[in-house]
Amino acid sequence: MTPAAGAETRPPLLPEPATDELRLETIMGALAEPLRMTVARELLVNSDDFDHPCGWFGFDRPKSSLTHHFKVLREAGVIHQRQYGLERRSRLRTEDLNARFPGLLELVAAS
Amino acid sequence: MTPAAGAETRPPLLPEPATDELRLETIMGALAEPLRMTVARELLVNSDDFDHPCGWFGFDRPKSSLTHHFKVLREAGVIHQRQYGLERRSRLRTEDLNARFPGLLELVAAS
DNA sequence: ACGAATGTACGACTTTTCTCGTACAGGGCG
DNA sequence: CGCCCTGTACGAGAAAAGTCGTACATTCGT
Repeated sequence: MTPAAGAETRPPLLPEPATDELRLETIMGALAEPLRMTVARELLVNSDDFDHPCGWFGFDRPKSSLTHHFKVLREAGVIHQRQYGLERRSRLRTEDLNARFPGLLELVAAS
Repeated sequence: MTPAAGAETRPPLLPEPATDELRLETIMGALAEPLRMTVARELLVNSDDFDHPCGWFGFDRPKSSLTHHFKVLREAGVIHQRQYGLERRSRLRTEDLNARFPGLLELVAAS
């Protein structure tokens, strides 16, 4: 089926762990790296309900390094990623994280 | 001065970061390791206000490995350690952690 | 169709972390 | 004193994580 006219047709999610597969140790390992913690905090604090390409964060690092860190965050279950045209945009898994680990995001925001 | 009779004379704390030096990234890095997460959770859940020697946890690992993991926890600020005779006993830094990162220990307990 | 832009894939190198054997320190007890 | 016990210190090897250059894939705009 083609999507109905007017339907929100966002690109599919890249592979990621299901909500019930999230493990606190893995998530903490992902957030233990300063750049990745910054990504999570930026997405949380500036949570304007948009997905952001990784250039949006303004990190002065080689692209291949950024690819690596965003992949770690996605595979740990901290962010969703979707391919929008040539951009791969990231969004915090706010609802999943709040459901499984209530208080975690408040911690990230406050740090 | 010698301590007054009846005073609680516990051995001094081993070197550890001050409360205001605690960093969330470092603590998460420490708790990202399953054995270390278990130590924190055991100390939290069985919080009987006693300090526990590392043999108390019953890990089947070489002693030098355990020394390493307890040191990582102490240097991250997750636990205090004191030397009681020939035992080095550990205690969760509950108050410090609750003060700096409210919600963190609830997260550890719930996981 | 061409070039510019975003970002991946791969691989090599470096750095950090983990693991654990061995040797040793120091207290408690016979 | 001699022995056991808890645990450290040191160091070497293995494994994991981080870093980043280069080449490539895809898409958008002209």
